[in-house]
Amino acid sequence: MPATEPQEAPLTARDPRLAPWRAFVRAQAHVSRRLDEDLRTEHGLSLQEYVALLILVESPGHRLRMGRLAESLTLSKSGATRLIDRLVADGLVARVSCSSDARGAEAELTERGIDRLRTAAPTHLRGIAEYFLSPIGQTDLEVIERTMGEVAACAGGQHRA
Amino acid sequence: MPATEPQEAPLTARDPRLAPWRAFVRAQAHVSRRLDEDLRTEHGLSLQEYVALLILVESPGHRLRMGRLAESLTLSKSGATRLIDRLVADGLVARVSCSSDARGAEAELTERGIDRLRTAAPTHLRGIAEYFLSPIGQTDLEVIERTMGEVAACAGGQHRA
DNA sequence: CCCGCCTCGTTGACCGAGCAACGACCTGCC
DNA sequence: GGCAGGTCGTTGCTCGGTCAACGAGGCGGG
Repeated sequence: MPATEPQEAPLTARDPRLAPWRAFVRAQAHVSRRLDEDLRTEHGLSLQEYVALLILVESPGHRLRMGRLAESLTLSKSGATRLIDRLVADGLVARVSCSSDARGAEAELTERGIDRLRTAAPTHLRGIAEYFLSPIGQTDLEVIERTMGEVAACAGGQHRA
Repeated sequence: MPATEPQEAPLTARDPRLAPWRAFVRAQAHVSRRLDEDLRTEHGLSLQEYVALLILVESPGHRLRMGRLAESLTLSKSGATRLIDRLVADGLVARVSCSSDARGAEAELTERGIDRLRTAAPTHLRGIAEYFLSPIGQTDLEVIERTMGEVAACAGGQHRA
């Protein structure tokens, strides 16, 4: 029976170490909401859809396996399937069967998809500049890029050792 | 014809200025997923539910108006309603009508809610330390807190001026 | 007083994402 | 060659979220 409560983790949630985390979460929520909003109203694309097109246009041959796409989008496989469903319905992407693996499918950007991405890009880039880059100084940006890379690696890697 | 390119929007999506943004997005996605996962498996709470309890426990009288709660959670009003619905169903929160405004409702933490929060807190704090704080040095944390605060203020404030 | 207008929270319809189960296919071992 | 076990993508179900519409209640001018 601990006479002295071992207050291991500081039970009070007001721990000041949490301040960076809280600021981080709030920033991400607000910026993502803005970017999504802007893309929807100006181009009829969700942020996820835009990012999917972006990933495809950066891939060799403008094509990518579904699994890879899901991974890049930080999305489940079914999530990727349905996202591509929508883009196919809009004519921005085509589904092609994989040459080297008959059970695989690839998403391929159509001409319309490329055009749509091209017209939407300025909106997205402006948003990132306005909401994210502009309030941060250049040297701080380097710190963020480095630390966020480490965080992603740390949290993204092994699944509960 | 601008002799000095005013760093207009560079149409290419491979703009290296995007690297910090991309790292940031990936980091947030991975860390949030981990925190959510841990809370669900160990305490049957989603991250949002946990944060709601946390906000309530930090409020005077452990009570808060629905609108305020929605705002703090970066959630729509209906989203807050349904989140509180779940917590009420679990007996962690009670709905009380606001004394000063008859159309208002307040969420109030129950004893069970406080207990649940107390038992879940170590999991959450451990997660933040492991996935977010530990890969970042102390001085970098200060940079992040400051810059993220500015980003949140910039993106969260005025709605499309 | 009461009537128009606003704000607060809830509800209905819908949407996007996750998980588990599935069928199709690849791979290796006999 | 054929079968066992794994991998790939899709599908059913459910959950958690938004938006639009609503009813109840506050607030101020005539």
